[in-house]
Amino acid sequence: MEARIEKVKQQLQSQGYKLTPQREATVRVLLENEEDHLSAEDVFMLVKEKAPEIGLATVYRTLELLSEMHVVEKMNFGDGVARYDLRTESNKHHHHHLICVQCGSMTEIMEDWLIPLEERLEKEYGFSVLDHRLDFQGICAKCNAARASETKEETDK
Amino acid sequence: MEARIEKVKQQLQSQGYKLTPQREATVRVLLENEEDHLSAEDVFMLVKEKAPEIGLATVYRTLELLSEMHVVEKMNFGDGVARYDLRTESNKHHHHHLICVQCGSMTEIMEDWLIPLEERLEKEYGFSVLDHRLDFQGICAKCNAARASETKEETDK
DNA sequence: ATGAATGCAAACTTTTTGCAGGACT
DNA sequence: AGTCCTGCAAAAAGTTTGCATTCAT
Repeated sequence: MEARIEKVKQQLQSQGYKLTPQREATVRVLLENEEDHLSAEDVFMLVKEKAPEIGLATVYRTLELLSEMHVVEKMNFGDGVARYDLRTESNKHHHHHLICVQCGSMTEIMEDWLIPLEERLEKEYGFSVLDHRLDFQGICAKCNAARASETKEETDK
Repeated sequence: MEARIEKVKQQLQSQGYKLTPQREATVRVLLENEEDHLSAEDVFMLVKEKAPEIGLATVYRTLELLSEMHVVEKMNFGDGVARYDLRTESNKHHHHHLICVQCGSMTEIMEDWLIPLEERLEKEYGFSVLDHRLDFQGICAKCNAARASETKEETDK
């Protein structure tokens, strides 16, 4: 944890930026919630617990800065707000999301199944892949099961 | 073209909605720009050419309605605006986007390279895929070429 | 005449920007 | 002293909503 903060600090300093208390608090919140996809507002509220004086604009500016430094990834799930994720060590972000259209749950698969595709893109399109994003919309196992057991009631459709 | 309008009309009517002139004009704009990913504002401006009296709110309401009917797909590319795409006949939307981080160009690949992955998801996770989205960020062939020829000047970095 | 749909304007939400004051070197 | 950074408030940008009017049955 401290090691990762230190790393961010060095990344910032290498570009002439400082790891101010506000920025550090923001990074800590992101570290402590690595599993989630926090919106700027989420981050703001969590950071406020450690640094109550912080302003929302600072959070936005920090997230944008971290985004430019590729420390976090700015994402959009179509719910009208941008969400931010700490990037993994490898600096590639091989997340696959399984988004259930029924219950809204989101599962993450870290496995990378796309390497062969990327190689094909490079060869056939001359396109050098830096990152990618793969989302699947569908019905999760739980909802599939629930659905199966409800079949009796659903005789009208 | 007329056939697809007619189909939308029937879809709307089956749910008790009408294909008003404004809605028809909106659908026509989407049909004529099927290759693009138009924002609501884009659609608004294009529709205005055919139906100058239309209001932006109507366009938003129409796009939302069409989205609910699964006639269009609402998408988010992370640029802060929602974009809308007519769905294909198959009701699946197998688009792959190659987004160049250098010049911002976006190429679309219609080919579906994900069928094997979807089968694997179904088997290993019990997740039934309804749709998916795959975006690659990277450097396109053109920028790659430009970059290669500029290497001489870039001796400072 | 009844309910659906529209245009306009106002409201709302998320994000960005301007600016004066503060902190650090 | 100079530059980067911050908080606040105002402004933008995108989208939604309320309401009176119009349209089609």
